[in-house]
Amino acid sequence: MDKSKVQRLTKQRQVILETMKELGGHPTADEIYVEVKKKLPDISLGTVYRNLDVLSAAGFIKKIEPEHHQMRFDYNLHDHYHLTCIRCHKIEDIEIPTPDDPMEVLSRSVGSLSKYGIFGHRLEFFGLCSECRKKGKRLDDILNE
Amino acid sequence: MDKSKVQRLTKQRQVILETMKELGGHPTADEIYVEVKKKLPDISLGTVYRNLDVLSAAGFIKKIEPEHHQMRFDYNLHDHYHLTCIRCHKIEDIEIPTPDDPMEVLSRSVGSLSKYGIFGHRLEFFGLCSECRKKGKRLDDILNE
DNA sequence: ATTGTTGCAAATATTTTGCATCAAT
DNA sequence: ATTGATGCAAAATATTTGCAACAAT
Repeated sequence: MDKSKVQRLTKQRQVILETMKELGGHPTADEIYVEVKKKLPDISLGTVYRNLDVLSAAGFIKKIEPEHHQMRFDYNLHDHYHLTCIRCHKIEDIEIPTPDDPMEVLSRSVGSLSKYGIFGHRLEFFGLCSECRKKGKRLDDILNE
Repeated sequence: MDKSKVQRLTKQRQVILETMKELGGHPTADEIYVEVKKKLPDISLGTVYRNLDVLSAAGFIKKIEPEHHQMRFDYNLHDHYHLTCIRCHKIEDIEIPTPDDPMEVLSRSVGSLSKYGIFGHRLEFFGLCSECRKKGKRLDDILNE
């Protein structure tokens, strides 16, 4: 990664990195801000946002951003995958013929089935963590919360 | 789906559904609002949001929402998948041993490797659509836009 | 001196909510 | 009459940005 992009490793940036290392997990900008503020009480939220950007562009950390920022709505109720353009953020539908293909094949089929150049995908699993499962509610109740 | 949840299929709701059918694709609330307003000039954006919610809860349409609304940042640069709790929205890391497993096996491994009950996943491919590819810029340029 | 960085506040963008009014049963 | 739905405006949330002051080379 191009760590040279960070021209000055200021106190603020050092503390942000150090704090993220301590925190672990996947903190939000705000969570990082609260922790960093304990060490640098004068830091502003804007600086945290700016530096998280700079540090991830330089490869020190990774930004996990939502695929799309706005909610979208789909009239098509059939099972299908979505294909997102990394430039214009358009979402297209893609039907995958064989549902049990390995990931690699999947990626390749998506590439040839669509007219996209595929750079990557995001695979995210959804479930209930052990703590939430212990609460033992029914799925309906959870989804209606 | 429980379409009985929609107690009254008001004019506004009818027009929203009709418009979404015409529009196709994956419009945002605002895009839907603009189109619907042509037919019902007095409708408000709040009503559109409220009804998109109601209609998707009832199964008439599908809501494509970002997995998480806030940006998150990761100090861990190693390749790993994310596992999101549908209740508390916590994100945990999961290392997948064999990278060429079919999706089904993947889901099962994630279930047994973690302590999550897996309800589903979201697989989203990223690429450049044909129009954007035609513009023929280098990936670097695109990512820096 | 020049350029990068900061803190602050204001702006932006998206979505949600309170409330009085209106509509439907 | 009661309950649900609407329009409007204000609020809430998350993020970005303009700007003057400050820091580093």
